Amino acid sequence: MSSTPLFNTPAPPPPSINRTTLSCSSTTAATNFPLSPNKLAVLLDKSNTIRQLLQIHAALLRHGLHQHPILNFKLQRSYSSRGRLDYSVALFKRTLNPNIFLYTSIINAYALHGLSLEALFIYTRMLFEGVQPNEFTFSSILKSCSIEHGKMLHSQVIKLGFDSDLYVKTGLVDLYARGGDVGSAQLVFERMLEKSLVSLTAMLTCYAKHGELEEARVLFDEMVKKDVVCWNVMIDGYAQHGMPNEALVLFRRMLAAKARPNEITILAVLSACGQLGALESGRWLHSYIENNDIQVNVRVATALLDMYSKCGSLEDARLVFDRIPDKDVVAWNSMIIGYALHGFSRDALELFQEMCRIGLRSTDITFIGVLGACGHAGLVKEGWSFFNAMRDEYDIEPKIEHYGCMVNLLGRAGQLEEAYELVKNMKMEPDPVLWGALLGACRLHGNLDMGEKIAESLVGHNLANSGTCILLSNMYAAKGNWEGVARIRTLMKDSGVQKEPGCSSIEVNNRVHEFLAGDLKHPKSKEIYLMLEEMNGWLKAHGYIPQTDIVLHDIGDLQKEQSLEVHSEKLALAYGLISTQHGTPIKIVKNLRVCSDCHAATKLFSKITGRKIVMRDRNRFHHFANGSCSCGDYW
DNA sequence: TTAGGGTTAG
Repeated sequence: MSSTPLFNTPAPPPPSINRTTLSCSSTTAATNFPLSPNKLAVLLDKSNTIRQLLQIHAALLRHGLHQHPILNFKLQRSYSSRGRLDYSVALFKRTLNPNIFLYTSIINAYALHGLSLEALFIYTRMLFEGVQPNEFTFSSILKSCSIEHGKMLHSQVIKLGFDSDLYVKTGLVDLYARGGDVGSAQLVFERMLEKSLVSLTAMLTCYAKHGELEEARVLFDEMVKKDVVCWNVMIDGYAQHGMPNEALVLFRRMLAAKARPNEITILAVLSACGQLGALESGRWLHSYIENNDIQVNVRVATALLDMYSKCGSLEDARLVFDRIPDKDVVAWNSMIIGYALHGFSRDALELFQEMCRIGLRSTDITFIGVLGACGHAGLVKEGWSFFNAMRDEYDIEPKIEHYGCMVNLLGRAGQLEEAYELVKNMKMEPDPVLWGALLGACRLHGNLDMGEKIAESLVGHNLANSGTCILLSNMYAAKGNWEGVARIRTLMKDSGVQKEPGCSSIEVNNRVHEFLAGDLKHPKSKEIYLMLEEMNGWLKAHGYIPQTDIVLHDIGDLQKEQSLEVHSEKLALAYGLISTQHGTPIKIVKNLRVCSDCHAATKLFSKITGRKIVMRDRNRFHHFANGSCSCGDYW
């Protein structure tokens, strides 16, 4: 923290004091001196710029009012609220015997800047000087401190009898919420006799932040008065915890309730649209922003471009990107990642070079995009060179995610030994996600030996997740080793590991429809299955052979075929075909990697129907057209 | 005569 020594008493007045700005009446500027303290107080409250504050500060010094408690307090508060914590601190340090107002104010200033230790330091100094804290002091200091310090403060709050104060209690709820101690937050909250909208929102935030969305929703529904903050907390809670559809539905309710969304709402809902791949809703939101005076600053614009890219419309993403006047590295990263996600690796790398050319500093996220781009195009040499440059040229230490990108890149290119070496020589402990990437590569190249070695070690270290088990099981199944498959299935059952169900979704008329394999829940199931039958007829007529070897279960070939026919991807596609106009593109989002049988079948469907089909899976986009896919069957 | 402080979303 910097503390600029500002005014050596008496401070020289700033270069030119414009007396009219200091005057209370524009006609008698010069004769108004000496200014009375209350006039100065009014001026201080009206001052908007640091320059004006400095002028008033100079006037205080000239008139011997620089120890005036109220004026000093107002000036100090104004400095820190205008972003000059340094001036604020300098003023505090030069004040003799600060009173409780000034102490609380400087504590508040430090807390607002996230400098919790400095705030605590002032607090202890205050106690040492014999100044008693009050409820205002506690509500200020609680907002930045750690849960450990907060617990000590909590006991002082009780000891000094401030625990019935609404603001202090709200601060305590927030303290425990920030520290992840939902139980304690709840305890404080439940013992509040009086609850304000803010304290209710603090508790709501606590639930929503920690993924307790059901509890949050109960509280939210009980709230009689709802402001934009609590709508935002609830919507963002859904968006951040894998429930983007709920976020979108709630946003519609918010509009119906005539609540006015702000930038925060927009950012959360755009994220939800991106997760869902809900392009229609995203577009609607874009026009809502434009028609409702919501400022398209760099944050909103980046969220928009990210939404477009995740919803499959890279053209729109690029349009938004090009219109951002003050692009920061986050905007560049989003665009680079967008290109990588769609398999436009060259564009991603060119954009990266351009970003370097204009002198913007890359971040670790930039390299996720860059290495991802190399991975999707199989650019092994380039990938290595970027990976090494991270540390050597950009001073960025590769994180486990970057190793993951490299393992993907090497693994898919068939360089399994190199990938394995890289993982073994890492300084950090590999996590199941990283092993999963390597296992995936083993499966892709049919290297059962390495796959087994990795999987067994994971199982041995209790690190096997459902993905690991499924991959290994897939490998066994592909080799017809049903005994191995059965062993894995038993292992999964015994350890309670559950397979994440594959789910595909498609947006039609602003609503997102989700399908699981073999799903019969959709109101139009009958039509969907009729369409599926027709689709199977097309496949057969084109001599398509189902990839029954990827079916996990030890069942007959016919049953295997049948299980492939009702994969979630195909159900979503069938619904898309019956519910959208002929010739329009179909966009599908899958939560896992697209299955290779569905991939092959979709290529054919794109040819037969003449439709463009865009499929986003967990890893990347596939653009199907005329019988081929943009990934070049390399994914 | 008067005058000043605190809590929730990102």
